[in-house]
Amino acid sequence: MLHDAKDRLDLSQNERQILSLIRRRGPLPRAVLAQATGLSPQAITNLTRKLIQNRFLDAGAVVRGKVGQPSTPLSLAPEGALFLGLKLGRRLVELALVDFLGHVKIHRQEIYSHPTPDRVLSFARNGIATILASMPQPDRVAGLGIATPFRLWDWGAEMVGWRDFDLADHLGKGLPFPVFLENDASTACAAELIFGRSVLPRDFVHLYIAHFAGGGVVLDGRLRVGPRRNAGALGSMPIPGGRQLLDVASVSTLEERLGHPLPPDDSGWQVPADIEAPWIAESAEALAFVALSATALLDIPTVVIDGAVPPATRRALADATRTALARLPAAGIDRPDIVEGSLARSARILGAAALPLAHFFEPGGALT
Amino acid sequence: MLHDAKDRLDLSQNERQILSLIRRRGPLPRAVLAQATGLSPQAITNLTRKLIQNRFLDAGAVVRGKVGQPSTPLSLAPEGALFLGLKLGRRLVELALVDFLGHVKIHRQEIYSHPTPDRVLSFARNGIATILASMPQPDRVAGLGIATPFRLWDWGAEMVGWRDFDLADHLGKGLPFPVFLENDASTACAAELIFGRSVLPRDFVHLYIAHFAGGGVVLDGRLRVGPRRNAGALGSMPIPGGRQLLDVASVSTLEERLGHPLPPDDSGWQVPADIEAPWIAESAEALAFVALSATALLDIPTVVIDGAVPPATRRALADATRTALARLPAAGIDRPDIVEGSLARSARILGAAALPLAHFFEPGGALT
DNA sequence: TTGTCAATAAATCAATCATGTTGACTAATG
DNA sequence: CATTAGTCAACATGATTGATTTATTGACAA
Repeated sequence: MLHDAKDRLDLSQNERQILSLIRRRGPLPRAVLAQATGLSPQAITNLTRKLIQNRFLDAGAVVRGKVGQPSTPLSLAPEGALFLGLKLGRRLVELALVDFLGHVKIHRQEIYSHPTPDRVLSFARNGIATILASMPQPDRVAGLGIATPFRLWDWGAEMVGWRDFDLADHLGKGLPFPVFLENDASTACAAELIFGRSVLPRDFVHLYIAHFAGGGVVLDGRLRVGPRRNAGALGSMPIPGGRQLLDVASVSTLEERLGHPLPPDDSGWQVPADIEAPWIAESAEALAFVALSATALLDIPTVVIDGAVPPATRRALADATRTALARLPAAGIDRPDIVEGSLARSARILGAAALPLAHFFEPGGALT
Repeated sequence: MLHDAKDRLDLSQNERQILSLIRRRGPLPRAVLAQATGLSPQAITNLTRKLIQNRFLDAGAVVRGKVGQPSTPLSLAPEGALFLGLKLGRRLVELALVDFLGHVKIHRQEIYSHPTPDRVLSFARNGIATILASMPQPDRVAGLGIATPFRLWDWGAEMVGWRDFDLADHLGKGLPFPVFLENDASTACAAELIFGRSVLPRDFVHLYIAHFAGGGVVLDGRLRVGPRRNAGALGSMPIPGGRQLLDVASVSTLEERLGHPLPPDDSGWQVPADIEAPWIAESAEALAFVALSATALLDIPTVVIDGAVPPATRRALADATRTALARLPAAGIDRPDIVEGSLARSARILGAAALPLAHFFEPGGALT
């Protein structure tokens, strides 16, 4: 029997585990799912039947060539569910419609000198209405995720309007699906966890270098947000010299050295090496310190470095961090691997869309 | 129907949740358990019936005085299960039999100049045999936990015998119950989590100052040990000045300042204020730095400070850490509360006994 | 003061449902 | 024909639901 639109999104833990496994490992036949989940083949038959009926999974072409009955790999249905992501930045607001596989289907953006609640609200409302109107099946949208820096009002007098403004609450009214909101650096981490191309362990720390530096923490395959939604505030980590990470390793400090702002969108940048190199060196010192702190505290094997920076800059940051890490004292612990992220600029908005995805489709809701 | 000794320890998640709730909040009537667990009253009736039959819970005297049928609070049965704890130290090895409520029923110890595998093994084997022989129901012992510093062989040439020696494995042979082993600072944290008198949130970091400094991390009410069993290695946290926490905030550095070792057992100590005070001040700086790092990373609201030190010293350390914390930059995060632990010297051996307890009786096994 | 009864809360009984397992079976292949 | 994927039917476990029982307080009338 087919479920109505409500029940369709009400998945059991085992259904979520199946989808999560296929998301990470690619199309899998039922026998492998049984092995990986520890469930009986019969249970997998029943669960996948329901998931296929509800159009979350597609049965692929049977695979022949091995001894025994051929297997039919099951893959995620791209249109199984769709998600909206809204990313709020200092100079740019973006809205995207993302499919079940993490592909951006529609994208719109707007540049401003600084964001105001009204402006963001009307951009989002118009954009969402337009997107929904253009879709054949708007009820396939499971939710909206918002990625935003926290404490916007600390940016200056013109931003006080954000102080007591609850964007998620305002946008939620009138929308037929739930709204989620997280720190933009946390969503970047969520995106790497859910849509990332790199093979990552179940536990990692994610450092994201944008105008500010921030981060996220993944433990046991789940993004940790903490009791006050402020976990992964890696920019606030104390570092030697009475400073914090964001005082050193952020694009804002590079802009200060440079004397002018860098472009807010994806057009890349050219920064003279004699300015970028010392910024990278100093940032890497701080990043290595933070990476080592995280490892001592949590036994983290891998630290991911990503950011809204050109690929070459990210590469240089990761390399320099590895070097700096080797110089820090690490008695009693193993230094973590430093790995580059795979999503760069798009991490935050993809992560925004990943918030409703995780809520409905990942085991445990993936965020506490 | 009564279960045999095997099945008796095989508790479902919901049974564990009931025991865990009663352990933390004291005796509770069934109606409160239903409310707190979200289970139906009927389910609670069935589950508690089984727990009472298996002697893990006792029904108390009915409580009258309120409108409606009187309630019968259920409390933990002290002899519901018993646990052995073995604590290995630099100068002292201890063995304890601990009951379901965390009370030490039998305790024995032995002093040495340094521990050797043979000596520890024979102390433990003799002690366990003697204890079991003296008990009316030795089958009530659910397991043995071992608390030990890691990397004993780094202490000096006379300790190389520990290098490839698996204490848990050797002791486990011939014992009719499982053996668990963790870092001693982690067990101190586990003890505070499970037996501690303080009311603590579901997330906290625990700093334990003994000959070395170490710690533990509790997230969502569970001790985190990490993929390589090395989480909470807080002594290895980097601090400013190219050092690590254990270079500053440990009893070994106090002994260096003092010029002679302090007594290994519970006899307390007298350290001249002009030596202790600067040690406390410098340690507190480092502890505050580490506490703030943990908060930025994990959104930890509370940091517990405990140690194998006299109460006055612990108090002074906590006070000084609060002061130091207030001076550190904390943009974007809330400084954590600094709380004193409640178990001091006994934390590690109680935590050792808590390892099998957590394995059999806490939700999720309480250690990954 | 005492007897009666409605309201309330705790706890259980019996029936049912959801979701898994087990063991026998079928299907398709090298 | 051994091997592997997958399904069918019967059953087991562990929860929920709704009706029911029990024990009490507190109000009110005799």
